[in-house]
Amino acid sequence: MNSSVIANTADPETGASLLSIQQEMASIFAEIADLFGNPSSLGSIYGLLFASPEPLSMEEIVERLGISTGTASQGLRRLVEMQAITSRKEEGARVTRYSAKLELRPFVAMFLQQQLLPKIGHSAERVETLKQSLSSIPEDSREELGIRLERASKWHRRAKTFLPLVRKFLGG
Amino acid sequence: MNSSVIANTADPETGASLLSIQQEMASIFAEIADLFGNPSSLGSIYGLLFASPEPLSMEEIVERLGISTGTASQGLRRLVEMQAITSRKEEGARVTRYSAKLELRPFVAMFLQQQLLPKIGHSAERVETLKQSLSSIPEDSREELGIRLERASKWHRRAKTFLPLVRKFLGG
DNA sequence: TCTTCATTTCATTTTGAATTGAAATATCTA
DNA sequence: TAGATATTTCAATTCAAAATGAAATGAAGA
Repeated sequence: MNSSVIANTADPETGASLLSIQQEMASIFAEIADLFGNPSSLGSIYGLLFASPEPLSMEEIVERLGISTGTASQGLRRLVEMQAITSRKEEGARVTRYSAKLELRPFVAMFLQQQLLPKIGHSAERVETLKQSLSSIPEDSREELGIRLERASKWHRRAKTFLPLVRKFLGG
Repeated sequence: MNSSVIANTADPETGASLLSIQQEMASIFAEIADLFGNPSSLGSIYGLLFASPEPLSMEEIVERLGISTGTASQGLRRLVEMQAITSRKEEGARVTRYSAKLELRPFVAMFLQQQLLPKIGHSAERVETLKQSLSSIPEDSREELGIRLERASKWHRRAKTFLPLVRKFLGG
């Protein structure tokens, strides 16, 4: 049962062990995750797997991070959806094991494609709709307001051309 | 006292008024704000000011958005710090009035400079520190782990060269 | 100086997202 | 199929960030 015994071979000198490095990576990625508005548990899990030469089972993840099975299950699902990790069940094995994808590209692509772009797009639409309603505004503010809405449109257009560029850059 | 009466001249046809447009802009920017991890009140205030040809007082902001004075006061302070808006007290005037800066550049610059870069830098340092401790790891995982930490370093280096580029692009 | 109005501060409350944990379900193997 | 283990689900809880609002402070004019 207790499958994590192997992992904790500490150097008496520095106190560093595989486990401690994995936990530090989990913590680093947790910070990054919530920097981008993701639950930090997502980051922890990914960080742990990133620092795991061997694939890990959900049970191992739960013990090493001290999180609940619910969080682990949902987090793993999302990470697989995001294509940040892969899951594999060896034939005749009881458990599914997970490993981190080491490439950044699909990860970023997913984020831009599924998080940023749609929301930017949505707000761009709302601004366009507003431009329509301008005609019904009292004369005095109409012109200045028109200029400003146009400016907001331009921002959105820029963002929409720029984001795919980011993807390319990080992809190469 | 009631200084907002002027603003609400609705077109009987569409129902659109300056106020309604301002509120819609507030809502649009609120979404964008929290997309980037800022409190949505920041966005509301900025959006309202963006759609205000005339500078507004705090009292006017409070009534038009239906937020508390505390939120307004703190939000305005932060927006001024971020250089997203400017405050001006006309001589011999009782109140301070605020207007939106319409340029995106300083705004984005501030965000990258003060939010993203420092945090990326911090996590980059932590990864570097981890690389130091690698020597104390059991032989078998050491090499693979080294490769992975190096990869994480590379991500960070890329991000650090890339973010300033973003700034330039949006600045031009 | 005193009074009034504007603004800030900050302890408390609200709110919503993340997490928990236990029950339900799925998956294996004996 | 039964028994065991692994995984998912989801109502309830926790927790941190944001918002409130009332009291304290500041800034003007009388």
